[in-house]
Amino acid sequence: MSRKTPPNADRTKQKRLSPDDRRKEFVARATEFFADEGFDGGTRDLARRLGVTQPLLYRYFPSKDDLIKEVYRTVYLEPLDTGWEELLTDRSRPFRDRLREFYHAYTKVIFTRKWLRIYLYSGLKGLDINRWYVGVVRDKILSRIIRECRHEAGLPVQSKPTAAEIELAWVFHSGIFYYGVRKYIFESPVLEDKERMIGDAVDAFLAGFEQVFGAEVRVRRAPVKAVG
Amino acid sequence: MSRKTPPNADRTKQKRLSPDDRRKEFVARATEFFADEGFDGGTRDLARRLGVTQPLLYRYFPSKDDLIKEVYRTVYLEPLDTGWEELLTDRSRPFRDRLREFYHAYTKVIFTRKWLRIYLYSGLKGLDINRWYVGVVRDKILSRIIRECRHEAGLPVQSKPTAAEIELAWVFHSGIFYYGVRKYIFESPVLEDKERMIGDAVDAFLAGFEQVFGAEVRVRRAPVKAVG
DNA sequence: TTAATTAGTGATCGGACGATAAACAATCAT
DNA sequence: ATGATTGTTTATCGTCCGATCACTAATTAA
Repeated sequence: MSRKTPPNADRTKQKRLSPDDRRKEFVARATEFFADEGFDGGTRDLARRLGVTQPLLYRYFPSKDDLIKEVYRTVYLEPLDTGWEELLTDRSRPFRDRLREFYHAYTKVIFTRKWLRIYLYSGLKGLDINRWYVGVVRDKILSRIIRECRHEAGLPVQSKPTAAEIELAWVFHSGIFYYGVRKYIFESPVLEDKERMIGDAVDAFLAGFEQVFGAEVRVRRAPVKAVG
Repeated sequence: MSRKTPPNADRTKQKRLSPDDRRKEFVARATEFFADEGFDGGTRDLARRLGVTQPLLYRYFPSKDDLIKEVYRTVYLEPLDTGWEELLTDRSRPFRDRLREFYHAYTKVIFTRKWLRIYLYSGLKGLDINRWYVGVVRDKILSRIIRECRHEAGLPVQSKPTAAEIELAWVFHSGIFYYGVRKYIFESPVLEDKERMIGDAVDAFLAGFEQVFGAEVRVRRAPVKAVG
């Protein structure tokens, strides 16, 4: 172990970045650091990874907590709002295709070690931003999906999704989500073909929704309990 | 904040427990503590919750890490092996009922703040015990479920489940699992009727499996359209 | 070139941590 | 009752952490 790595060793010949860019660089690399080490990772280790000394961090961020908040902000907010709602509700295309494409796009964003770890860390900490994110998923994604499911199944679309419908959508959504957790957090072997996984999950969900909430014309395989 | 709570205050009049029982009591309450605070919670805070002083912990456990290992052991191993495999494979009952009952029993064990938090903490730490647990779920639970699904669908049961089948089972299983995470970790509102959630998920999964892996007589292209 | 401003470092502080040693208190065997 | 044994506390050590301060090095403006 070389205890003494001279800081700034490979930056001496490098052009100085604008304060704002340097700050962003710090946030970006801090994100990776905290994803690896958890938010209890020390500022000294973080500084070493950035190639600077620890007090310098406090020139850019008032406290470690402020830095962490910026990490959350960039991780959660930046990748969002990429036209997913429009994609989901564009009825000129088959819903099945839209669902597949949406989850390909969505998982392309969140299926990284970085995103998933920070998401779970913030969840375990009980941070507000996490609850906020869960609400976004429910209102912007799952509600739309239910709407389209109803439309597909020839059910009335006007009324708000019921709690049970949303819950079934959650089970579906979480099932896909957890593929990423198993792969990137637990580092456990998964079906390598992600597209296949999503495709099968989507097909199963569509059939499942129809089975559970579909119009009552069909004869259920077995009686489903208490459908109002 | 009363900084000085006299230790052992309410235990003075209490019968002394056998060393082994006292140890077990420590482990049990330490489990709750670590579930609340994470494994970075301090030994002083832990001792305060136990109503003793911090050095006493080191009479019962050689180090904090050893204590943590025992916490893992009890949380993971104790609740297991409760005849779930037999329940799942008892073909004298409808598979749908077996699945429902299994997930009622299973979630009764793992849907606690304690269990779920410790599971996720250990997962984020990359501990072996977590990977081991994932393997158990796959081999002891999901494989059996796939077997029964095939049997239900009139498919050959002999060969091992394919990776794609296991994956679909994972999506289903994780979907239910994540209900607990949303409720007990994220403390986000969920459908209160857990039995309903499981029932719907099971029905959807059975229909979904049939749709995706059922005999190929069916045309796969379009999602299940309303019959008739 | 020089003065002012900005970027970065070395030294250090107070506090919390895990862990240890030694003293004290309660229980038990005889 | 007495001595041995076990249970518990008080005091403390060394280490690491977040944060601050005073100082030096690099860049920019005149």
